[in-house]
Amino acid sequence: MTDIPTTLADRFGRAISLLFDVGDNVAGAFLRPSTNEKFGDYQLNVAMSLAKSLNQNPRQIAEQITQAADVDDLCEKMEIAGPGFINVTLKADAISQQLDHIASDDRLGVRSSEHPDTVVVDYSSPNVAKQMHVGHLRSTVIGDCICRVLNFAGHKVNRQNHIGDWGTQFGMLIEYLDGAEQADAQQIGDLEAVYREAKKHFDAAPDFAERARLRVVALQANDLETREIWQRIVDQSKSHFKATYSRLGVLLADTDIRGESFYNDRLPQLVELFGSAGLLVESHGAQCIFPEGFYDRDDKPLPLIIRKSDGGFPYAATDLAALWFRIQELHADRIVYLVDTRQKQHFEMVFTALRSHPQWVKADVRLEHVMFGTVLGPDRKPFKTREGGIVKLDKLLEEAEHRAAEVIDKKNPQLSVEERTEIAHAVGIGALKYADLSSDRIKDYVFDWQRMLALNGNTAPYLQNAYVRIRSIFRKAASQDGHVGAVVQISHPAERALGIKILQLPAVIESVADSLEPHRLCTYLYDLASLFHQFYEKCPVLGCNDESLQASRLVLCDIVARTLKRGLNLLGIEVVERM
RNA sequence: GCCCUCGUAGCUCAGCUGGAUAGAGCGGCGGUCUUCUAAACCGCAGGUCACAGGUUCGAAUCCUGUCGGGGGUACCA
Repeated sequence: MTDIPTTLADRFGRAISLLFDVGDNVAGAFLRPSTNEKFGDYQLNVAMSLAKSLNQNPRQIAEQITQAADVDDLCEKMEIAGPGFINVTLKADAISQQLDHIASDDRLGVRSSEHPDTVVVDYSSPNVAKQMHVGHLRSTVIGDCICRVLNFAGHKVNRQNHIGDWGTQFGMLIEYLDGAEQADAQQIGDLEAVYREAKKHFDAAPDFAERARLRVVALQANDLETREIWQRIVDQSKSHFKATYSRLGVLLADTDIRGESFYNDRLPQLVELFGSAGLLVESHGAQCIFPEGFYDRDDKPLPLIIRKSDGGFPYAATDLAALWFRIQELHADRIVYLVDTRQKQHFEMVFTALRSHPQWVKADVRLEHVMFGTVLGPDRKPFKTREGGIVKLDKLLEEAEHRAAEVIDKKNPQLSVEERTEIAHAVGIGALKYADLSSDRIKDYVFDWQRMLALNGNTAPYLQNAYVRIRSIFRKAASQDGHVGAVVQISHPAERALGIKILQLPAVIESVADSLEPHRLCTYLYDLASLFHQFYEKCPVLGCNDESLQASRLVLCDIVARTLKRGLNLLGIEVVERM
């Protein structure tokens, strides 16, 4: 069953293409939920722009559209207003009918894409031998949400965790661990400390530094012993990542890890690829690609260096190799990179470089740098600990749960310790993730525990609380599943507003799947929860005398609860039964 | 210098890719619990959408310029 806004847009589109010589897809772009309820439920803003191209009176065009459109089954009335707005009021019956359908639909009226893409999503990408920190939060949280939304929209998602498991720093790590019989399990357990110690040796002892450099060579040459130590370091880090992902509720698994080391063997081929295409230029001893349109300080062409003058391969080479692999072997239709805004130019250069050969990337393959801003502290500077250090992710998650537990305890002191712990996990982690997802990702955002944990405003706890209130109703209701057989009635403006909002979910999912902007889903869920609260105040459910109306309201509650649960799930956030 | 990006209420943010009188939350003032979870809900106050031009029926949104914040600009990633 097609959702009402889509049906409406199709019907108007058909009418417009019959009346005028324009494409039939214009209506979809111009049909909007009304900005103000006195303008009806939806508004079609197409007449004014048609008037321009057709050189006709917009109100007359609007008149023709309303007469030609076959929408009587859906529309109560259509009014032409202002310069040529067509204000559409839906029939209550049509809304009810669609809600009845949604009541028994797991997907809440959202259809799976008719043209599924294979989408590679590159996100999180922490570094081996270092702890994950606040800098990894946004990539991980936003990337995971995007994967969930794309998957729900019907696309085939291929997660890629491009971890930093290769590079010269491994030379000193391996040498240090091998050097003084210190490679026992405990040492390796705290790789961060090992890293610091190794770095100290590297800087202070020239002979150690030299051996470390030799280790890099040995690692490259697949020396068995060196390789074995490296593998232990990587495995140790992987288990740390896994634990953090699990606590964060992120879907990334070991099988999604394909780190820099994976591409190591492919780098010479990559150089050859560009070389044989005549796209490689040697400059200052380095092998360079000069993508069109990029300039350095001196206004000279800016290179993408894929082989350094010392023979090493910098990250541009690895990124190109990964991109090539994803196109050639993962058969991606769309590749998205969750990396902060600072690397915008880098990705533009990488994409331009690969597209500079017309056969390498098909024109309809989408390469997207999904960029995001920085997490700021209260001083509007990058978020740091009080001491000015880097905020470790594990510490942050712990604090989120701890602070959530305090909030829960105040709100509902009767809860058992076990239950409170469980709820605090869902609420704390949810609040943290939601804060990250709910504002436009391209902007920096200010980190504020109090605000993100508030039960008021656009926060995860507010949405979770709306869900909890509905679940509470069902616990007290005679019937546990309100959606069996009941027909939705629109008897109150609050029910109508809620119903109209529910119909908009498919459009929201589509828009997030296209724009990769999770905050649109957050805004939608917040609007939905607010409308639910208004409904909750004005429309008693269990206290309603009319039996069929009560059943109807239970259905509405059930739909809202499932929409909140699904929506939060797409954001990577759990719901709880009480809080 | 050049390029990118952001600038909306005292604070934190939305504003659906150009639509009607720019919306929320916090903070301030006031109201609603014998009734489904009141950390909820309702109302009031609060705006030169950084600034100046331009495009057109119509601009917070698009184009140009200026100012301000952040970032990038050849072998770190």
